[in-house]
Amino acid sequence: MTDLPETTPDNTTPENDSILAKQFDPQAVEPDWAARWRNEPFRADATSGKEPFTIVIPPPNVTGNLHLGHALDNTLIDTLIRYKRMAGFEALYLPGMDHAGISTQVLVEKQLREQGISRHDLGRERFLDNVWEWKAESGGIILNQLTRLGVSADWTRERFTMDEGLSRAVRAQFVRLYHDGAAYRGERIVNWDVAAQTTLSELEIDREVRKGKMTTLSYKLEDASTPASNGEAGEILIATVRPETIFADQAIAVHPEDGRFTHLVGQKARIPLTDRYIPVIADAAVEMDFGVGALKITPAHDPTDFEIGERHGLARPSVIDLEGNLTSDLVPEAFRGLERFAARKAVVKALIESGDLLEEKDHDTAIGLSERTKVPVEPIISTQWFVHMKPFADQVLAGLEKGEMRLVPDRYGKVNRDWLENIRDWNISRQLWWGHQIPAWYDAEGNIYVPDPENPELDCDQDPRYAHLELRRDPDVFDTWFSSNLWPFSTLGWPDTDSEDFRKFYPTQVLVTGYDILFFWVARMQMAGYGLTGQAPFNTVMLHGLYLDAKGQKMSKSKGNGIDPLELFEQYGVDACRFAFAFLSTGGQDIRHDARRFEQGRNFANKLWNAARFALMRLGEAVGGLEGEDDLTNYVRSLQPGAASATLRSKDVLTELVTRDDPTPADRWIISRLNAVTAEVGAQLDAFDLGAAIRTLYAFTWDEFCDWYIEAAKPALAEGRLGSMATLKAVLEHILKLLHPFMPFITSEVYAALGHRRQLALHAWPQPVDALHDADATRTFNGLRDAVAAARSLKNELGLSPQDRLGVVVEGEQAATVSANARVVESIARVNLVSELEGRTLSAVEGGVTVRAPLEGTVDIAEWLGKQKKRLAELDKQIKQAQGKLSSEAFVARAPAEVIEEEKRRVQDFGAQKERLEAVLAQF
RNA sequence: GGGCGGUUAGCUCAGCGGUAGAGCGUUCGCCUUACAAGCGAGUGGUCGUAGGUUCAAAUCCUAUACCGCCCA
Repeated sequence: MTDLPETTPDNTTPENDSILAKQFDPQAVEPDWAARWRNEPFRADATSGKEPFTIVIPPPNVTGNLHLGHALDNTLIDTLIRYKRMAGFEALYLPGMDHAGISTQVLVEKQLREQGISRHDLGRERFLDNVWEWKAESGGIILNQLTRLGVSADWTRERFTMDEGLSRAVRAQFVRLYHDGAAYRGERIVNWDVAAQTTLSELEIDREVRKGKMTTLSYKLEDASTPASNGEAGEILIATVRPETIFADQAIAVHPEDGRFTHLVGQKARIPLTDRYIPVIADAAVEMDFGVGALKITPAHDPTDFEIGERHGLARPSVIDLEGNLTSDLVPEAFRGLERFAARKAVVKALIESGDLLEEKDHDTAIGLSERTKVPVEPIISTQWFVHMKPFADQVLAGLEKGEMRLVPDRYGKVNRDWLENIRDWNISRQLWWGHQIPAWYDAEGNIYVPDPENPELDCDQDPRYAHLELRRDPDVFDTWFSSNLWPFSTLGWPDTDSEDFRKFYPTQVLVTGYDILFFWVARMQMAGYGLTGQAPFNTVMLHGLYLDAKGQKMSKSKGNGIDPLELFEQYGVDACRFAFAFLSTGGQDIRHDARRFEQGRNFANKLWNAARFALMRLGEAVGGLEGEDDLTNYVRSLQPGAASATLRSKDVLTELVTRDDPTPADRWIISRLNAVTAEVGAQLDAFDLGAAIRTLYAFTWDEFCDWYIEAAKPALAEGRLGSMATLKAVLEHILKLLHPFMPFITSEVYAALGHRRQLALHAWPQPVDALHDADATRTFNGLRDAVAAARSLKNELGLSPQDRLGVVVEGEQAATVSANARVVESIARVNLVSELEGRTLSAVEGGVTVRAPLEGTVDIAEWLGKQKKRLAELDKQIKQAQGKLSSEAFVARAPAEVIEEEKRRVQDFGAQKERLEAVLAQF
């Protein structure tokens, strides 16, 4: 052991500085590793012979900041990637961002507005220059934040949806869809953001239930003598939540099977406040129970009405303009020019005055708010580009049916299918400047020109064939999803399907994301994958839950209940956070924030750190000098001649360790357990059950390795027994490897401190070896554990402090085993094993041993007896239960043999314990 | 209205057919030279309710209550 001081001065290397620190200090080790992984990225080799394992990151918005969803997501991705890389795969973790059309544009416009400039002042080109400038200066903060998480991404392959290559992909997609007839221009209802002046995708809309009014209006029938239906004779009542749109009404709809109205179908009724008449029509989409059973149909202002209107050939006049004001000749002058909500009030007032409004009652209305501008979305009718999705959805459904993609957990498969089965056409145009401008041109007559698939990059206004025409390019851009749907392959070179990356890494293996974007992003990638590359873009979709606040509510900016992952990193260390994320992610369940989990992670990191400290102290120079010749190096090397210890495959070392030089029971036991844990963790990772894997590792490392093995090995280590030193080192290194995908920083740091020059991430993943299973060692060591537990319990009962050495006698089935390993038990439990005791004794029964100690001091015998009797009753209950099973003919006849054996064993073990306990109690 | 998830120790959650678990909390004792972010010994649950299947049910099925999410 060198004589390094407890706390090292600042001039030593960080490694030495921190490895001797009593507490693990994440800040002291994280920045170096994070920087290293960013600056010397884990570059995936497209030319290697290794099997590929690819995950593309769900691209965060260029405007975004890291939130807990990202942190969780990327922790899971990085854990899988690091595992697979160590397991011998050509692992590619592909990072990048999307351009976030609307939010980026809104953000830059806001900055310009602060200088009193509007984007129109600048013009399109200069405005876009501004956006790119903004991106260069302050965009993409999130990727730097991700770096802190320690992700092992291949930064040389970082992509951005507005990159040249990805833009080419978007263009190729559109050109192809257009010429295949899938992309078309049409008039449809779209979601209009009145404030941002653009259409919105469903994802950009927050649904919210607000208190509104359901109004009942009377429409007078042309034939005033018509018998009553749902109101008086000569009228029909309709229910609506948007009375201000009555001026765009084209019909009144009732359900065809609603007996109240059959005689009205085909009649005409007058729109209140006007002199226009509209027909009563029958359509099955009407809900009979809703309101008063009849609805006004306004095709231009409601998606359902639009569909009904299409079925009945109704016109679609619009009375609300793009600013959200009532403007149309159809609108009586009194209301013309009013803003939609002001108009509603005015119209209601007029309807009350005219006597056409019969009722107004409270009604919870689901409304859509623009995610960006918080303004209620207005459904408007507009000419836009759409993609006909049904054929693509069908391909995905067929792929899912064939099992080409699997969802984890699989219950999401149903959600995935349901959505694909009810797919709607996708509005892909956005009235923005920031994004991929649609490569479509129009001539004076409005004919459409789109580049040829053979030469998609050639703009139509540059195409000699159209030189004689005056072509104007569509000013709109594509929805951001129209580029992020290509992400799994546009990032790998598509449309160049011969590129090295595409051939090696596509299709990707796993997609990891929250279930909340299953509809939007995942389904769109699936459709694009099948539609454009002819195959599933990923084999497995691993979905995790949402990260909720401590009260179980979704985090949102408006609620202000967000938790900043960067603060958690600082408070607990990144390894601890990654530990918590993995630990908390089970079965796609939502995650409620719980600081205690992060503390657990921090404590665990500290525990591991201190175990390593202990190992370094004990191994001393033997480890510090691995470069040179020393006892341990020689010893380990002797296990496999010709190999440097640092590069020895750990399983070979383990095998050697248990077969030579008479290993201690503790050595044999920990190696057997380690081997079982290796198999278990591998299986859990392969099943994408990262939560189970980290739990297994946590329990093994803390409870078995630290609390039992290290304690048991202390005597052997103290006397410099090389076999135990080598076992300690080998098991610790093995644990570091298993933990590395979850906690890369601390494991890398400790591994380096153990004398390894090559970073841990590049070492091979441990494989279990059947031959290392050692039931005998387990039995022996359990005997020692029982003796220790009994002795400790006794000492507590006797009110002794831990350092008091107590003389005890060990009896029972395992007594011989215990005597043979007396030193271990004496060391851990701090007792002296003696062969006989004088006077009265107090005993503790545990598993296969009874431990007796002199009855001295202040023991509350009555309380002690009570406890023992409770135990006796518990044993008795267990025995009776097992006996009951064994005496049941049905059980013996039908239960599997090993279950029957197990019950027999229990009767025996518990019986023996019971006997010993009774013998003890007989003395009192 | 349709679909999904949850209901297990005081709290937050694992377990999902064969002896009820973890972390935190709580009680008692310990600065036992790896670790007080720690060590040891305890305490604590008829696994929402009611039926059913099974040799065996927290675990599978049915119904039901309550909480939450998604879709319409």
